[in-house]
Amino acid sequence: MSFLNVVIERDTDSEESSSEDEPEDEEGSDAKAIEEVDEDEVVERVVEEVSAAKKRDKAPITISLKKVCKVCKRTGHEAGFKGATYVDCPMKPCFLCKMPVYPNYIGCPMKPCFLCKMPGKSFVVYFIACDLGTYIDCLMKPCFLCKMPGKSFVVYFIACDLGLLLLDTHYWVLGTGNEGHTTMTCPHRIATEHGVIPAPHRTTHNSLDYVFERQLRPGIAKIKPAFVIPDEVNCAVIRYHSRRVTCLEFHPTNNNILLSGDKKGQLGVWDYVKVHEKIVYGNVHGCILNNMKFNSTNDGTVYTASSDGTVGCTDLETGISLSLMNLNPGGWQGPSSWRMLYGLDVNLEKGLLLVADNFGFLYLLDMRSNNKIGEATLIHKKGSKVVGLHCNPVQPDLLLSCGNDHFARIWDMRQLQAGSSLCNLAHGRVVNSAYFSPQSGSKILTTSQDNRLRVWDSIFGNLDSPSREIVHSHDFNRHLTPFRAEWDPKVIPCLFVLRNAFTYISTGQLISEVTEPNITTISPVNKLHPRDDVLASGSSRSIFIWRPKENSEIVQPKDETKIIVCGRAEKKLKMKFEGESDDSDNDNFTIKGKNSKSGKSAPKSSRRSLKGKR
DNA sequence: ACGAGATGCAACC
DNA sequence: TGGTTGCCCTCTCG
Repeated sequence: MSFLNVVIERDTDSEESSSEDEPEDEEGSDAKAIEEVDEDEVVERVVEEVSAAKKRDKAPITISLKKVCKVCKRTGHEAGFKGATYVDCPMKPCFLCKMPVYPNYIGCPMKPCFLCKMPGKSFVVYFIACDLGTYIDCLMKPCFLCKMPGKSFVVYFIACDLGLLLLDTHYWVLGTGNEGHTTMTCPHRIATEHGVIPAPHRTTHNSLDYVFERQLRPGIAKIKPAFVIPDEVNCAVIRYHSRRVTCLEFHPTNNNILLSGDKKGQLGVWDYVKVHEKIVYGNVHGCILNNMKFNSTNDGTVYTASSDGTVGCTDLETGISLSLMNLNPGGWQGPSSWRMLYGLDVNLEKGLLLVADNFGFLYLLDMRSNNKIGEATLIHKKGSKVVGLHCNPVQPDLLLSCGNDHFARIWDMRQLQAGSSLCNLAHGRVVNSAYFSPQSGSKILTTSQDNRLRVWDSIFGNLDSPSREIVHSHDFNRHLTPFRAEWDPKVIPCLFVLRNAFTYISTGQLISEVTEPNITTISPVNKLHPRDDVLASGSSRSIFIWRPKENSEIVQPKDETKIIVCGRAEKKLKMKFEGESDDSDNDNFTIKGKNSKSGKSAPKSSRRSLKGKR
């Protein structure tokens, strides 16, 4: 059987027809795929082929009417968007857990291994005809699941209604026989342990562990015994910022003040108890405010790091920002030289402010003199972004950094130099954040773009691989503020992350999910209060304050500002408020009267409710 | 009820 | 090694 191929000769001096040069990658099965090809599709294909041929050279143009998958360009199946729903492509790895797709493949012993590239170590997969199967991975690679070297990935598949259950002693994952699984069938969507991949028990009992137990633990503050999950929206400011929120920080001494940074470089200061006392300072930075931190000895100002390449020290009363360092004194010279600041932390013991840029460098500033100390140190791969810095709360000499080179790295502040990191924690993709645990400082929690949170149980123990991996869907496209899982500063070991739902995770287990049906946007930015049972979350341009249900004091909206109250909220938060400026460049968010934009008035219900309160 | 665009990373050569 | 291309899980505006 042959395809309907149309060959168009070009009127050029090209030597010969080169259609044979093209690798013939498809086999007979494609033929079945021709059946129905509608005209539009034919036209599309013709256009594609012609332009492709133009690009290549002067070769004859071959038009073949194969129906191919939009995702992988192979025949035999169709994937991609069918109307509004996305059909998974069986050849693509699962979007959620990123487990690769293993085709039903028996490696040729004459070919190098598909995985480790070692000749002679062929990648072999056995499948039995019934629904039970065995999968044997390459022995040169650490186990794909538990990451333990030498523990080869041996899988027994048992058919069940969830797909195929994979049974082994040290992990708990589902797989689907001969082609892994797709996003729709990912076991992490339904796993009761919320995608936790338990690790083998790790106790080191080495001398460092002993030192830790003897010397450090007695100094660690008592754990707050009980904690309450703030699970109800108490108050919110809708469209507070003019661009999406990038970071949140609670005031270190004033319990009711929340600071928020946005993509435009503006800084919000909000007293969420006196709900309407809020301001957005517009002249703090020129673009994205990436991180902020208080110096708790002077809580009237906050340090901020921005993509405009400056470190700011902003007065919260006046909004006046003092620039402590500017990495782009010469102005814009093109993207290859423009420096942006991402990671930021304060080391109180040493009186240092630490910032890191998008080229892999760390800068130290003396917080008394505001002067830069020494030269910048390359702490991540040259040219890669360093997105996070965190000083160890117990050992001031320890610094944790993370960045786009897929690593989180531990450093000794006393000997900072390129390549001298104490430890490098490998990740599958970009590491969004890395934090030491707040009380003991001995654990590490990281969030990576490979859709996994990782917990390392002891910095004194084995750091070759994480103690736990938690699959959590946060690999969104670039338009969301990156997710960063954080420890609860009050309770250990508890941490949380969220998507549309809030998820508290302790020792890898899901404790609670709290949701608010009126929040229709994803909330990637979250901050737990250092003392109160309060959670602040930033979602798009809005900020929400969560409190526990039983204690919650419902704050009534006092004015027409964009405040909603949980439970009484209108069905749609996205309603347009009458008179609200549509212009997102509106800096200070004073609410205008009911003048402009008559064509875009609010829905009747919301307009009524606003009027009543004016 | 659409579509565009703002964007960052990774894969590909 | 740089330059180009493509991208599913958003959100907003027109």
